[in-house]
Order: sequence, then C-alpha cells, then structure tokens
Amino acid sequence: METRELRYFVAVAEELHFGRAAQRLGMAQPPLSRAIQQLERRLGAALLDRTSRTVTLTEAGAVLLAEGRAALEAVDAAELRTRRAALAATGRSGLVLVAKAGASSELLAKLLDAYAAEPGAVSVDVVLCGPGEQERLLREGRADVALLHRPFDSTAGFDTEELITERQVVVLPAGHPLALREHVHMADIAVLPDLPLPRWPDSGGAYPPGPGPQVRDHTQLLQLVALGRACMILPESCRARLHGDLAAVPVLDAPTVTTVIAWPPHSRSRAVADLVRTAARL
Amino acid sequence: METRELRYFVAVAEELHFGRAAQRLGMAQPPLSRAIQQLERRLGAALLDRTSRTVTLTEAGAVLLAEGRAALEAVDAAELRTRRAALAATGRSGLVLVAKAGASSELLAKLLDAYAAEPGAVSVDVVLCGPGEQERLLREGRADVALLHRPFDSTAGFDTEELITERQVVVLPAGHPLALREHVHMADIAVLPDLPLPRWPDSGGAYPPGPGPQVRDHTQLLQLVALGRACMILPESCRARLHGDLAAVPVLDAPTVTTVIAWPPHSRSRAVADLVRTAARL
DNA sequence: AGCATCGATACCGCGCGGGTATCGATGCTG
DNA sequence: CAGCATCGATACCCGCGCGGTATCGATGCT
Repeated sequence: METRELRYFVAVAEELHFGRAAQRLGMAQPPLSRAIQQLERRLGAALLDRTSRTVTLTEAGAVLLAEGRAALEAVDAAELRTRRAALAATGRSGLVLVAKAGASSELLAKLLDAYAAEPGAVSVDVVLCGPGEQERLLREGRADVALLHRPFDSTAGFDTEELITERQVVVLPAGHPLALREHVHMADIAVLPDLPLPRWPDSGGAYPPGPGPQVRDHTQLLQLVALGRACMILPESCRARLHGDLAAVPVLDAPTVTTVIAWPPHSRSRAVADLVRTAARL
Repeated sequence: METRELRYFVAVAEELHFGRAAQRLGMAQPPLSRAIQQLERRLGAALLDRTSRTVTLTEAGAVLLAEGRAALEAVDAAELRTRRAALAATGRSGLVLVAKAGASSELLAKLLDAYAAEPGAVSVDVVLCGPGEQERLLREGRADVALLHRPFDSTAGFDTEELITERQVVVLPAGHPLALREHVHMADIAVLPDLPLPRWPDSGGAYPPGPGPQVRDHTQLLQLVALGRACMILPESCRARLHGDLAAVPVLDAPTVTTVIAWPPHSRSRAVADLVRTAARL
C-alpha cells in the first residue's frame, strides 16, 4: 500500500464525500474514485458503502481509517525527523523540548541548567503548550522530548523515565476557611458550592456540562481563583509560582502526579540520550 | 514520502550495497540509485555516503532507517488489520491471541472459558510462541491481543490492562538441599555452582557468554532441571505444570512478574474489547 | 416529471518508474 | 604500475499508470 493511496482514502473517509475529498487533495474526482476502487480491489475488502447520495464507512474502512492515520503519522514523523537530523548534522540546530505551560517549571529550569553544563550539550528550544498537545508534537516529530504528567498525559507509544512524583494541592483564595487547614480530602472540595472546579474544553473544543466556570488557559484560571470563583488542584511544585492572595493546601487522597521525561522510541539522537540521562540524575 | 521509496531506502540501508539491495527488491540497480538520489533531494538530506567501493549511513540515514522501518511496519499492519477486519465481517474469522509458550496457562484457560461464555464471543485462535515474538506479531497486525509478562516483555506502544502480579519461584531438582527451604533469596541461587541459570539465545541467535547450559526451548530446560544440571526462575503459577521430580521455592527478592493483556492502540474491534473486559474481571 | 447532485465510466495524454548499455572511480592483483 | 574487476552514476528509451475532461446513470428533492 502506498502512502498516496492511504492519504486518498483517509481524505474520503473523513469527508465521506468524493467531491470534497478530491478538492481537499487538489485533484479531480474521477481519479480519486478509481484510486479507492483499486485500493479496495487490492485489499480484497469493501472500505466504503456508497450510493449516489451517501458514503459510509464499512467495518474494514473504519479500521483502515484509524490504522492508516497512525501509519501516515509515522511516515510523516520519519520524514520530519530525518530532515531535522540532517540539519543537526550540518548546521547547529538544537533539541526541541515540549512541556505543559505552567507545570514543572522549577524542574524544567534545573534540567536545562544541568544539561547546558554537560559536555557536548546542544541548544534546547523549549516549547510550552496547552494540555494534550505535547503528545501530538512528539508523535509528529516536531519535538524531540517532552515532559509529561501521569496520569493526565498519555505516555503510550513513548519511552519514558520517571523524574519526580508529588502530591497535589488545592489552590484557594487566601481568605477561604479551608485555607487554614493542614490538609484536606477530595470530599472537602467536592462539596464547596462557592468554589467549583473549572471546566476545560475537550479535544473538540466543547465544554463538558457541569457547574464550574469555563476556562481556556492558566491565566484565566488563576484570575478566577484569585477572584474567589473557583479552586484548582495542582502538583505541589506549582506552589512556588503562586502570588500572594492564594493559599495551597495538600489534598491527601488526590492521585499523585508523576512527571516523566518522554521521547519517541527509535530515537537515535545523542542529544536526547544525554538530556534524558541528565534528567534521570536530577 | 511514498512507502515504495521507504522500502527502497531500507533495503539499501540494510544491505549497504546497491546491487544486492536491487536484487532483493527484484529490480535493476540504476533505477534504485536514482530513486535514492531523488529521495535525498526531496528530503534535502544526504542519507548515504558512497564511494565506488563502500556505502555507509549518514546520521540522517540512520534516523530514517530506524523511523522508516517503524513507519513501514505501521503501514503493513494497517493493511493486514484491514484485511482481517474485512474477513471478520463476511466470514466468521476469530481473534488471534498470542501468549508465551508455557506461561500463564491457567490464567489463559480461565480467560478463554470466561470469554467463550460471553454473549457475542467469537472463536479465539491461540498462538503460542517463543520469548520476544509476541510483541512483533502484535505490532505487525498478525495477532489481535497478547498476554505479556512485565518486566520481561516490552509493552511499549500497546494499550494494556494488568491481570495478575505474582512472585517468582526457583525450580530445583526435588532432592536438592535448597528444595526444603521455605523460601530463598537471589543470592542463595547465584552462588550455586552445580545449578547455574541457563542461557537463552538473544535476538541474533547467539548465546551470551557465561557458565550456564545453552537452551532453546522449555522442553530442553525442564529436562536439564530434572537432570540436576540447571535451575530456573519462573512465575509462581507455573508450579502447577511441573511434574514430580521438581521442587519450587519462592524467591523473595526476585522481581514480581505482572501478566498483562495487551492490544494495539486504535483497535476498533468489539471482540478485542470484550476479551479485554472479560480478562479484567477475572 | 424535471432537475440537481454525486459517484462511476470512458477515454486520453504525458510523466515517471523501470529497463539496458555504458561510463568513471576505486581498490586489488600479478 | 598496468590491467582488471567491482560498483555506483549517467544516458537513453519504453510502457504503464496517474491524473485530466467529458459524460453517464442513479437517486432524492421540488
């Protein structure tokens, strides 16, 4: 199977419309129809059920859509990583490290310092991004290494090394009654009608139903907490970055957060290996 | 990048010889040379350093070899899984479950029984194979689900569900002094000159150096233990399958073995989901 | 019934993948 | 050191296959 055929099929399977898919692919509709037929013949499997009005995926088609997307991602990643390796060999292009904005900043600083002191260290571009984007960047080959937080981020498909495990704290307005407590439990927080947990958009950009305010980034969130309209649960290390009006109280029964450094398997880069080794020694 | 180009490159990179690679690919050498040049031009990266006598990989070439192999595997797996999905839709072809020969047989029997009792269960073909082969079969799409044993088998790139964790036991000839002990430690075993741990061949088929006898399968191993020429360390559940002349003693400080059920991500099969759910309930 | 929509079919041209013949560089050998 | 064998690159050619346009046939809407 050629990647061209796969791209064609994925386009049609996503659009469920030959005309639009052809347009998206920058080609005419008839050769696209033919290519899909040919693919079906070669696979010996019907991928699409088509009438002249509707196109739907067959069971096999759904499988090929899921698997094919992953395969195309792998091919594209291979290409990108090769390009980057070539640049790294000739010019001096650095590593790209991706981390969630606002998380693990202390650890990150220590890591960057320690790695910079290593012999043979290359420059490290730090990319800070929103939740859920890191895995994509790493999988697509646009980043070389990532800091992920289990159990929130998926480490599936990556090699990882654990760095630290920490408890979580709840962040409250300084004046709140709970702020004086030595520690709290999840149940203490769940019953606070005045301080609901905020809602983040899911991958589709939609918000789950619930009482909490809708937030889209950490700035909004911090502001809401400072205003006494929400609370949030964070790894302990984030306390350092809080300003005055906020208090942090350990939550005993919240899941512990493990920060891991993750990199794609098959990574052959000495720089990545050095960085990981440095991180493991912290 | 087309899979054809990738296959060409991988062939040349593995052979490090255009002529042989062309032969392996069933084509003439000149078009192969051209294809590689074209690929290098398009990537803007030298992949191979060639003199008229030798061909070597560049840094970028090594990256593309590793990443490209993985990408090709993904493409082939996508094709195979689609074919299998199509067969499953028309005919009634069952699941393929792969497990290590001789391990977890009791668990496996329970799982198969329990799953067979589920409504909508399909037939399950069980493939027993040697160590290290299961991951390959699963990755290549030749199997739908596998029983793996951490920390021995790599679960990288798969979704998994833990089934049981067990201690390990050392298996000795029944008459051996240690056989009477309630439990032992690794140190007790390491110092036995009469009962060395056997050596398994690595992926290349070569044996690591060391004192132990060379074994290639479990039958040989059992025989050697029964003969009093070796001992072996196994998960506790394997005791059930031992015959009379052998004794099993718990090893307190050996790593615990966790049996997990693993399946490829993106799996869209209801049968796999049912089987996993059944396994998790055991 | 007429029409618009949409996938399939028919047909065509050309670009590219693959073939053969040969060159040029390099290292071995007598 | 000359001659030769090896091996990748180049030159040139052919035919298939990919992509294009024109059109058909089926289907659902008005």
